[in-house]
Amino acid sequence: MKRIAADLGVSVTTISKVLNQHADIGPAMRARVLKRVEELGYRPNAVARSLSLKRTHTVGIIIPDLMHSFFVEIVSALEASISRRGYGLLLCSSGEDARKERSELEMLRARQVDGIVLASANATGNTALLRDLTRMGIALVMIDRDDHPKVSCHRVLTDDVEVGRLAAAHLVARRCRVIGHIAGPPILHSQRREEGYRRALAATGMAIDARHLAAGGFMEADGYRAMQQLLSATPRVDGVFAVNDPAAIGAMKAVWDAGLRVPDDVAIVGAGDVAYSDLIRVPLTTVRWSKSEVGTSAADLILDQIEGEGVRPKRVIIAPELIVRQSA
Amino acid sequence: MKRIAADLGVSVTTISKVLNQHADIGPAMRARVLKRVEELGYRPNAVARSLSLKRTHTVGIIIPDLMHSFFVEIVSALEASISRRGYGLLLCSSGEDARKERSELEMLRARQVDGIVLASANATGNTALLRDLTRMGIALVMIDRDDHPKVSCHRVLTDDVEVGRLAAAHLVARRCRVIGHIAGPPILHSQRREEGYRRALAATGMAIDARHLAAGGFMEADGYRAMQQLLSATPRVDGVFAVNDPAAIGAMKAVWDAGLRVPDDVAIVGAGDVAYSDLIRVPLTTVRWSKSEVGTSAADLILDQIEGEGVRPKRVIIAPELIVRQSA
DNA sequence: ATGAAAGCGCTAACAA
DNA sequence: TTGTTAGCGCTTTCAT
Repeated sequence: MKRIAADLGVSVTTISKVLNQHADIGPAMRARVLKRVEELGYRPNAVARSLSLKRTHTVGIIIPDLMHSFFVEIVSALEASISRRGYGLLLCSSGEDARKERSELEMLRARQVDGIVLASANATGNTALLRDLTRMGIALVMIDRDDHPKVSCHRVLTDDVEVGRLAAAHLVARRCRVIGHIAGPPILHSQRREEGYRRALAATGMAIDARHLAAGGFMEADGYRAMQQLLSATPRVDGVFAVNDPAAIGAMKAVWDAGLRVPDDVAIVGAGDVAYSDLIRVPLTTVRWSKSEVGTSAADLILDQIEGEGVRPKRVIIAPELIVRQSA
Repeated sequence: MKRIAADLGVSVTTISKVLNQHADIGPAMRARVLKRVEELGYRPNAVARSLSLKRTHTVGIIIPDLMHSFFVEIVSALEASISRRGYGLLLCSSGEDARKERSELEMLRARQVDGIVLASANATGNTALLRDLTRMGIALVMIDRDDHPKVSCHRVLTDDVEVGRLAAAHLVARRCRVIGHIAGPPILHSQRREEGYRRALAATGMAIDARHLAAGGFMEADGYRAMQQLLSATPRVDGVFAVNDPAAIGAMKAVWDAGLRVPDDVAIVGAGDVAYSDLIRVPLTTVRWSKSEVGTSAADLILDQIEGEGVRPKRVIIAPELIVRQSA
């Protein structure tokens, strides 16, 4: 800028003004400046600009794991949205580890990002830090996980009870007689999905036998183990709702390894619709909710807050829907 | 910092020095400062730091598409590496579009990133800009695509000729008699893979019939169409090397739709090893090269250059290997 | 319509 | 060992 100002015999203020489309600049001056800018291929230094403006036009996102296609789709949609609105995206991963999550949060704070999108690891320890961040004026939206109830921020979630209800109701409609459930880890979302499962069965007067409820987890191996357990109970399950797709895939493998067929002997419904669920040997029936909607909603919420529109924390629920393929 | 300095009745320089572990600070002072920093929960402003240091500790990465699992694995490994070394990652996607790629490059330049990792869209138009960036001292490493020969920078690639050779040689070893190829778009990498295919056949004295070479592309739909074409030629192919996995999957679908079996009637080999290739109905035999190695190599190259170690552009070749599953 | 001056929060010579 | 001063590149009052 100094260079341009010198070349043209004007002040840097003037340059700054034309670059920022201030009204109080003569058209002649404006043209001269623009011309020289073009010639020199000059680009304003965003760092200096940020320091002066106290706005970085950057949002950070922290997700547990990039390898999980679920988060990738969200990131992808989010990136598209914020880039269109002129923001940059700083990508971090926590590896489901509370300490790493904390250090990434601090890093984002140090970098003065305007907002943070967080898919929280189950890290109660970071609640205080999150509150600090919001108090400092950093916009925050939590996605996917409904943790940190004490933190007041936007949230983009799905309706987990409905997820479980849709899945189990489908098994009921398919005339399964003994409907089991592979539960997730003891967090809110697993519990809500189980609750939906219970409600669906209750609605038809089916009893729930504890032996048809298996403790599982979110991983394929968890689903495998849980299904082995379910298969050993009598009467044997002929329908199972697994807490998520990886667990459902593990469950399918266990069924096969037991010499049984999916869905003829055991029908299986998952949740989450991972990217490849329609490519596996028996395409998975599952409950999905739009990840790209999660991403764009998060982008809208955070940018609107940054740009000073909505202030009240909003809760956006992305509706789940049943995808019937062949496993149930 | 000012606040702390005032509280302690010292100068900001002192604070800066203890924060940056300068040697010339008394242990007493150092302790006092650290204590107050702790109490206040103070974190240095990285933006100001960057402005002063002319170093942002940030690297940008531009990839064509986040939805493609191939790039995700690279990004994931890269993020892990650079985050461990204290850098942040600014993620951009070009959507295979030269103009978007250009604007992302300019954005990264404006933000003064220390380095850029680029999986280039086939955008000859950006060569000049890339050269400018390197001349400005921004570290550059190109991954996956070997474009912009005029630009002097690090490159992390695989050996595409070898990819094609491994794939075709496997079909030969399997005793396929008529080995076809589904080619990619007319870019270097497709051509090299085709060259490898040619060499493998030539090595065994097999002739190549133009009718067994189909113009395809990188997408599933391309593979489907190309395979339909190949199936109509006589003698019919009994082995096909597809330029990449999506094309190979499309090809498999075409084989099934024609009422034939994989690999009994037509054996198929892909390349790239997308994440789900072992989950599909007939697990795909393919040629893979480590994406995480691509990511970590890129990270090492760029950080070493940023931190002033190697200056000479390096060319890192990630060796491909054959993964035999069930499609061939 | 244009410019001088102060300031954003930090680092780095150079003195003391 | 600590402090003074200048400066990183930009924006923004407030004058002119």
